[in-house]
Amino acid sequence: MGKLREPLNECSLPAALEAMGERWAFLILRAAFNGLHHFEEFQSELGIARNILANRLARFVEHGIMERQSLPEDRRKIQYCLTEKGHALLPTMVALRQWGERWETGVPAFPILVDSRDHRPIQPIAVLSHDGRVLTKGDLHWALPGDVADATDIANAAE
Amino acid sequence: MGKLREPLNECSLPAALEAMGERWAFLILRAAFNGLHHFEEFQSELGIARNILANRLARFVEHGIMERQSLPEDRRKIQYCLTEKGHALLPTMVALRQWGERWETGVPAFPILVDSRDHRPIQPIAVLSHDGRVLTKGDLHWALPGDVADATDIANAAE
DNA sequence: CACAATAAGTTGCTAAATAATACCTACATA
DNA sequence: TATGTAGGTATTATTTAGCAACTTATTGTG
Repeated sequence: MGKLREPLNECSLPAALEAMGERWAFLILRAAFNGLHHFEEFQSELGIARNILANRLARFVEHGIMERQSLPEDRRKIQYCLTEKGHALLPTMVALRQWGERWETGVPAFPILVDSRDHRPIQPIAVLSHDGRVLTKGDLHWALPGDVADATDIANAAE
Repeated sequence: MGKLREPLNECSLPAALEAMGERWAFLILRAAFNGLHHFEEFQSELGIARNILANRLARFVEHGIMERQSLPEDRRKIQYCLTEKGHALLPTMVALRQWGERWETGVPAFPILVDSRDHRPIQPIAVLSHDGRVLTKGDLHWALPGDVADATDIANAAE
């Protein structure tokens, strides 16, 4: 994939893309979030080529995004389960899906994701300030170590 | 890329990936968010092959993610600017970056993204309920049209 | 004006990733 | 034992990525 220059400005995006930048990654992940666990389930749901699927699942396991275990009651069956690290990709996936809904397909797209407690739709994913304001590009700033305020700073400033 | 089966469960993720699933897409986007506007800037910052960069920029323009305009003061120069649609990818990109920070590189990774108003770090990107609770996989539910509550329903239920 | 330099690509070729399909192996079930 | 199932590999073809050299339009310089 090539090397990035400018080490200073390097963030963890390239590292994240190492795992998730592959073509089918997000779709397999979505299927896993929807409760699929087995090779044949992924294969028939997504229509992905078997060798590619095998390769992706192996990579997810390598990266600790999924866990692979063969079931004792039927030792042919292998279960692929999302790990904590895998589950942590939910906000990213929902953000990408919401963007697609708003800007690509245009439609609200059912089934829709709702809070299971009250069945009300979730909020749009957003970048939020510490006190919950929605921030856009203009409200953001890249800060170096010395330049970051924390709760203590704010308390001190108020004295 | 192959066709998905199960039309019912199809969401806009595939549509989003049509634009963003390409190998360099997020890195070019990040560079654009960091203020880069020109072909040679992207090329030397990222070290991407020129033909691939040309191809990706053209695709971004096709998809309405960037706008291409030649500058009147130097007609050799072409400016690539993020559109509103492009800017709307910020939460997705930040979510992916934060995931990489937490689970891949491990480090907090400077420069860090802060609110330009008070220089305090932004919140982790999360899936939030209508009233701001953080939701994880277990708290979520896929709902079909009839199954979605809205503010009106809640008000009625309270009467 | 001639000439070098710059910006934004394009072209031709090689290497790597992806895809389609057939095959394989360990179980399980009748 | 025969038959089917789950989870893969192996083989081959196609697509995409990557490198380096070239092109075209413009601009700045002596």
